[in-house]
Amino acid sequence: MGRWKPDGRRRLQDAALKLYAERGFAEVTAAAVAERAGLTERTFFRHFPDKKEILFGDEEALRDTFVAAVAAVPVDATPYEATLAGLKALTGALQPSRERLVLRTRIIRQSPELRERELVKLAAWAAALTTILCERGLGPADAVFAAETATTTFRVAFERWTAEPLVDDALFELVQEGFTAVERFLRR
Amino acid sequence: MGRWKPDGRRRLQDAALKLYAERGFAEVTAAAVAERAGLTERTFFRHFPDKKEILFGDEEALRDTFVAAVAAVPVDATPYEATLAGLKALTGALQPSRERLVLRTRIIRQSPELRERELVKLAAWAAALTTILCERGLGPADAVFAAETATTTFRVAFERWTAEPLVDDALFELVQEGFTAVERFLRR
DNA sequence: CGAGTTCATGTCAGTGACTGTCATCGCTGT
DNA sequence: ACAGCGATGACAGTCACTGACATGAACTCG
Repeated sequence: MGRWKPDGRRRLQDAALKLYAERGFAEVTAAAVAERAGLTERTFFRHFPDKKEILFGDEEALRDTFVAAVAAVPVDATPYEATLAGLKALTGALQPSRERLVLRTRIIRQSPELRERELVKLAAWAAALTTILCERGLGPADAVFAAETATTTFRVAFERWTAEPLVDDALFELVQEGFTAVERFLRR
Repeated sequence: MGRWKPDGRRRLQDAALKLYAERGFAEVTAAAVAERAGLTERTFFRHFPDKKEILFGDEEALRDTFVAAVAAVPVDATPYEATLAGLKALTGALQPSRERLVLRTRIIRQSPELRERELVKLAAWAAALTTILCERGLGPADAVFAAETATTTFRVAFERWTAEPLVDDALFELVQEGFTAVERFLRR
């Protein structure tokens, strides 16, 4: 065993989730999170660039999942089909962690600062999707609108899925309902 | 004339726009903005809750314009028609200020923090639109998807409109193109 | 006119987020 | 054994933001 207990990063994430949930994001100092994790404030900021980011540590891996799934779809599929395949993979990866995600979402909803950060994360997803759709031959402008629509729809579906009281529907179903709702809106 | 020069708030906004543009948002302290405006840091934070918000001072008035225009549409119009009327009014109000908006947008694009804030502002617009669409008889879930789609589309169109090099199209045209692009995406 | 009120601002002290820098010391490889 | 690496601690510093209180011109009311 090393000089320090292992998994400092994970311990910080767990401590943050607990403390933010108990006392609220604004009431918890970075030093308090670090202390709970048996580390110092300085180490907190070595692992995470700021107090918010600690709640979004898994985001990147999920984005890769999503992107990889879209990229795996045959090129002769439509952009919509490719996107839907990505969302299928993504929602599949999310489904088992619903409980933790609900807790995390409850924290995020209570803090405007965290909500800001969440929106930026989604914007990064949209940017990634835009790139892929372009590579698949969609025009740049169309790709942006498509990607933004897809991520926005996903976001709203995700919010419904994690809103309390919980609905029974699977996340992917909510996403599909979202797309049909958007289409209904635009047709009339 | 009062004890102080008038229009402190406006002077702060002008100073912030200039300094942020010159040196970049992160490099400018609130104290520096205040000093340029002939005021103290404390007064800066009396007018604006934080360093970012000073760039979004007119947002609320614009949102009211938008909301009022949507509300003014006869109730027998479709949600899409009502939304489009709101966007028509909004884009009309924006069109004359393009130059200033381009400068502001350039600043915002260079700072992740400011980008965060911008997205939250748009989210507030979506929430307002959701409320109105509900009042007009649209179901809650449909209203959310519709409102989010509309504001997202507007945002992307606005980004294109303020991107350099500037395009010739009017903002409202870009919004309409956006809606058709979204529809194309969803149909296939 | 004079006393009290308001209101935008100044002053000052404090907290907490974040950063730069250097020291520490188990572990790893030679 | 020795050298260097890498995660951490220690500490000082900057800056965003806040609370409390002071100031003085303008405004109000008798």
